Amino acid sequence: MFDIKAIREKPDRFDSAWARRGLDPQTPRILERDAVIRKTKTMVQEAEAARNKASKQIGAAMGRGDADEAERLKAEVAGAKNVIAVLGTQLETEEDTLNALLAGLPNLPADDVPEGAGEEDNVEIVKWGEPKEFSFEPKAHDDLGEALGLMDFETAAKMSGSRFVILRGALSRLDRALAALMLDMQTGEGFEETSPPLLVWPIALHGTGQLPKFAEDLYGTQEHFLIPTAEVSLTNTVRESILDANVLPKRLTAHTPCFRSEAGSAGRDTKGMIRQHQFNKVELVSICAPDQAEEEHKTMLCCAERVLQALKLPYRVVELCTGDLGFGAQKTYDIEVWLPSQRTYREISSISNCGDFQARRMNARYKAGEKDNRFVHTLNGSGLAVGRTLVAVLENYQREDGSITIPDVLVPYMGGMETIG
RNA sequence: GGUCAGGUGGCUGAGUGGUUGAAAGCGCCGGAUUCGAAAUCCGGUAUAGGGGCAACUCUAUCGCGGGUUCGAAUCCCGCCCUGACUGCCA
Repeated sequence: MFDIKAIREKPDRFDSAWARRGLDPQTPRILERDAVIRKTKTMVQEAEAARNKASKQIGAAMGRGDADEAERLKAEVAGAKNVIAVLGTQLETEEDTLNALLAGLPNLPADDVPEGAGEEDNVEIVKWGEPKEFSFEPKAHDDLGEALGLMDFETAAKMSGSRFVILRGALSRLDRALAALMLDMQTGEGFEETSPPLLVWPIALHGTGQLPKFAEDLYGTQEHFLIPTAEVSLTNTVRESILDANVLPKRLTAHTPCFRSEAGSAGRDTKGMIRQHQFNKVELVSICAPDQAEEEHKTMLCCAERVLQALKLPYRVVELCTGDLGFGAQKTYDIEVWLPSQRTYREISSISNCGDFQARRMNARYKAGEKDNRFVHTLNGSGLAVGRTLVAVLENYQREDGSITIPDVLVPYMGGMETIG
């Protein structure tokens, strides 16, 4: 959660940062609540002090056998308890209100994030590879996959509805091969391979920022939610802990399914595998000291880029503008891969520096020195979204007859197979 | 899932209703002693928050959340976790 002391000291800093995301000034409401809370808290604590003092005297009075004095003190305590009960309830309500308010506010954009209202204002910073010229009209990945008989939306819909798919045979293996390639590359960069829980408590999602505001994007069971990204599980590995400085940066990677309700995206990307309720992703997370975060951010971007380079898939990197930044992010790079059938670049990875936003929400700290525990900074990114990478491979490596050339780097992972179909 | 036993400060561990925020030991920090060190001795050693210019003071915290009580680490309820036994099952 935000540092209330910092808000008290420099409210303008917060309001102007939030304004860049299009929010109205928030600190007047926050500070008003904060003032009431502190005043009430002081009164409650004074009443508690009176109660504690009288209670101790009761023990002493009873020890002397002074029953009258004990009775008088009991009445005094009863009065104090009344005050505590009334003001305590009031205090609790005020605190809940403030916490709800703070929990619903997004992270502050980093100073150097470009200004903008939405996607169209993102800034392209890298372009790699040339989109291939096809001598024929390139097909969409789902047409290719269905024609090969290895991508089956219809059967998946019978058991699970829309936005689900069944991959068969070589395409299923391709999915596994891509994930294996990515894990091998990322573990080679010092990310520890991890197999975390896919079902997590609300508190974990609150820590990373999906809750309380974005509950409708999640799937849940009676007591758990399904992770929408392994960022949740990996980042929460440091929840409520104090790390030694020498273990930082702590780099983690995991290949997991991700589950998203896609509540807000009705009608978008309804065809094909671009937007599914369930998809695989290799996630990268770094837990680090504040002064390491910027460097880690760049490193993680490189780690993700290298996968596309290894696969020889054309891509570009854009820096998200203030209006397109995710809830928990201070700064984000998106990697977009070229899709020939759409003649456009589509997001395949998103790499964010969250600063101490998540660390505060989950109370994750490190020892900056003797008796100096500070919040860690957290970063996360896809390295890469496996399903979308599969889409990109199919479309970019398709041949006129509908067969697919397997990228060289994947051939060993495919057991020597060089083409599909 | 069931039954039983547990969860106390950095660690070990005492404490079953009243100056116990918590004995004792270990560890750690400072000092004395020493040429220096070991040993010994003395002192200090949790976190978060409120009030105060400050010295300082108050509140909360003995897994977490409620409750009983004038007063709870101690009693009651729920939950979480650990161990043992046990059930079902990939």
